[in-house]
Amino acid sequence: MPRSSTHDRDEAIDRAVRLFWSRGYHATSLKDIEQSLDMRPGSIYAAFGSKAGLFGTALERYSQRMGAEFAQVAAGTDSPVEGIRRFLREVAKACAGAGPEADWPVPGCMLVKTILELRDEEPAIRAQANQVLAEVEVILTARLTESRLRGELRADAQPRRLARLIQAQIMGLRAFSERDVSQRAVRELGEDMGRILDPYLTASVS
Amino acid sequence: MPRSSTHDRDEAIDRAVRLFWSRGYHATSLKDIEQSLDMRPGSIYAAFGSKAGLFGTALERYSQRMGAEFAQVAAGTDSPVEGIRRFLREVAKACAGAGPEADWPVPGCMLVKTILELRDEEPAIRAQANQVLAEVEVILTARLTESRLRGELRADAQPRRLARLIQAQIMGLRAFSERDVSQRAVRELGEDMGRILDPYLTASVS
DNA sequence: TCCTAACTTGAGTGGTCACTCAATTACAGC
DNA sequence: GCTGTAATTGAGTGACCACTCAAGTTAGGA
Repeated sequence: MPRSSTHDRDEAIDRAVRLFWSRGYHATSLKDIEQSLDMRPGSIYAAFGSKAGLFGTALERYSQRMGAEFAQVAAGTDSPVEGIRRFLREVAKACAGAGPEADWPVPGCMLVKTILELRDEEPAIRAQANQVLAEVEVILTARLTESRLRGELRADAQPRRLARLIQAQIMGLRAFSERDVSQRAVRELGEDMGRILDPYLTASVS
Repeated sequence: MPRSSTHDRDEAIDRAVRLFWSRGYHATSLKDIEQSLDMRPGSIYAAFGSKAGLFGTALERYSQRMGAEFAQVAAGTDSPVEGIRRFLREVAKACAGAGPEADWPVPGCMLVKTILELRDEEPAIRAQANQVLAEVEVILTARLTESRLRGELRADAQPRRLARLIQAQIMGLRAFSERDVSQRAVRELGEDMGRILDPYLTASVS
């Protein structure tokens, strides 16, 4: 009976992620969205409800993809701390190579850009970004708690506090990479941030 | 002969700083500016040329004020490294207490917010923010070079690289503080970031 | 083959955007 | 107190904003 949709919702969301991730919420107009998703206003509103709705959907997709990237990098090693260090290196690499053709359109984290840009407006979106950042903190805390149990992390290290320090490193690394700075500087920064963990490790590991 | 101005340009700029710093470029409308500066469009354009012009003037003022805050904190000690550590603590305190009534309307750095928000638009403003961030790197590098000469910093420490690590800490601390997180967590983070410098110090200092 | 329900279209909506300018106002010097 | 000059005003500008909806299009079922 019904007519099937001609648009691939999944791909539309991916395109929206790139668009909003690079330009932010306000600087992305419906004209941009129409062009990038190759959809007309009516279809966009039928599919996503509103610009804010599409942004929320895109933010969710972004969060999933970032979570998967971390999981993939961390899966390469048994050691949680080594997993985190590798992730910092991978983030630095992605930041250094960010661009229109690359996997990451820009280095800056979309979640951070969102809470910085949408301070008083769109509280639902802001809450969503906050929620995801809180989940990241929980995941990092769990990894670090496991690391302490394994005797990798010092007994007096505080996993939650260290998790926040690491999250702030990722935020700082990605924000710094938005500066007009060399790829080398970005990669060195990722390396140096990895070493921040050293003082928290037991002598047997470092 | 002429009529004297009824507006205090200096105070108008300060108000513009708070406005743009909190809301960012796009989310601040001329209506907001008219209200906050208590000026009508004609006066605003006569004084600052355009919205972008006012933003640029505000960004310059912001940069000066931040530079002065750092200089003031650093002046309290002979040791450059201790000066940087104190500044991190002061930033954390300001972030934790940020709000409409406080000195800082929001924790996030206006320079970072600017380069994140104005990626492809307003290249002049973006360049201005980039320039200031480069100057901060230079200042930190100079302090750290001095610190190494004094025997505080290890001989194998690289001042420029360490300066970038520190700048990224400030960016990360301030971005993190935009999360819906306790004041205590922010202050602890500032403390932990200060300790990042320890491994770079000679044994005699730490 | 035709019907029909869902999807797509794009011109059009009211509203807000940054910005302008002719008229008005108010001060400094005489 | 006048006069000349510059600062201030605010209604008005075209452009663009997010968003709507009636009309057109298309695929699936009978």
